Amino acid sequence: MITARPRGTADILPEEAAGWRYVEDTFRTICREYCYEEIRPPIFEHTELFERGVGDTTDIVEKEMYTFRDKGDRSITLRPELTAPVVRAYLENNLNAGPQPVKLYYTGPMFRYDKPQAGRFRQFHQLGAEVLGSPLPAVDAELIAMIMKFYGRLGLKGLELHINSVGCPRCRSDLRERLQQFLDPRLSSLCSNCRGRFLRNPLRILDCKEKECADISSGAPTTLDCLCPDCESHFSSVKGYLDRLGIAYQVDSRLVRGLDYYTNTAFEVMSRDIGAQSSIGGGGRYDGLIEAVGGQPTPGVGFALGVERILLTMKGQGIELPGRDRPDVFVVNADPDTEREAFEILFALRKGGLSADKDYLGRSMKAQMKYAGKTGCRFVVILGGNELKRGAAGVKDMASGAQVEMTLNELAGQIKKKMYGGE
RNA sequence: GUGGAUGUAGCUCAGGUGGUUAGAGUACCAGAUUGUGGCUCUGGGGGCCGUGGGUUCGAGUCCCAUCAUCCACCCCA
Repeated sequence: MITARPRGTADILPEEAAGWRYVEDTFRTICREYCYEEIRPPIFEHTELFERGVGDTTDIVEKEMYTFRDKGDRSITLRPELTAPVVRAYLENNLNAGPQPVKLYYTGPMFRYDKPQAGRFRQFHQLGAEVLGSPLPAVDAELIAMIMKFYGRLGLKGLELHINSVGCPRCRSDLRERLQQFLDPRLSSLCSNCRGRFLRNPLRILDCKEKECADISSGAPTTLDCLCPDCESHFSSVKGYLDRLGIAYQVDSRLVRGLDYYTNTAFEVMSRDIGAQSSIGGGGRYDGLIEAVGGQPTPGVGFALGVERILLTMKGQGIELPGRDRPDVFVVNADPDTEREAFEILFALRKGGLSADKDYLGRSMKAQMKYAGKTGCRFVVILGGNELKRGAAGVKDMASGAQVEMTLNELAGQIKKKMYGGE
């Protein structure tokens, strides 16, 4: 072998790919029901889009981006998330000039240079949605409802929905001041990481997991203590919609999203079944982002869900996923001299609307039968010299073992009747 | 980026204190069955023992380094 796959990547083999397809299809169906349309931005973007659109004090931009210079000496970055690219596409294609709001969804790979562990990869996959152009709290609630509906449809149980409001820039500068006042005398007890955050981004100290920091900040003012009347009313309105839909949540004032342009609502869904990387989806409102990327001030909300973590949770909860596809029919020919006829009949079956395969290794009849059994096919069509002369073939039901004779020109129709048509 | 555990057939794993041609189960292929899968039996192919150094008469086994995987911290999906 020349080389192994790069660290933190995975080969999704046919068996698992079926489960992926199922999860993605379920998501697409929900998106259609909620009237979100698909968008497919590129896999890579100019680096400055993420520097400005994600925030250059975030871990993503500081140390996790796959960045390189292309042959035209442009700085290019493999997308670590898709909110900023979607906003860029919205502006670049003048979607802001059409009917508002614009409701979009996406699926696909993202790239972050992290150290891999359970539920964390360097290439991972997200399902996401964004609503651009509406400031109303009902949209926040719709997105959250959509996520919970999706998880429910997959059969996931016992998930925790955490929500919080981080307010607007005015609330945050208020909080920032109060936090710094509160923390200043205790600064020496904080972890080194948080001492660094004290000036740059004190909000992040709130969700530091170090015991010392958590103890100290447990008495600190939180985002909710500093909401202005507008933000306060936005937050209670979101909660009201969720209550009305019967969606359970817990308010978590320590939930602070790492991205710089988040405003008001922040939410995260946690799974207990997949180890330390317990977040299987999250999102929030980002009314400051579009302006930061260069557009007119425009409100936005969105979420992203991790496909790998969803699949891990499903596995952990013992939820069955579809396996690989099985052929309807496998053509076995008993006599090597009739291989041409077998080939023709194979294509006739396919033309008749069945998924069909045959042996391509010139195997003995017994070996063909054995192989047919391994493909999991529902029927085997057996071609022998004697029946062929009469224009007929044997059709064996692999589950029951029962075999009947059918004329060649009605093979596909008769088999379909056996599959779908009662008897 | 920091720390811990683990690397032996495709897969799951054996291989006391270094000592001949490195084993099992399973999977794969073939035969037993001259035109019929699953069960059973028999046989067969398949190993740079993660990689590179070192110690030794001799290393799968001991030492060092390196890479990879898993797990945790950090962060997030």
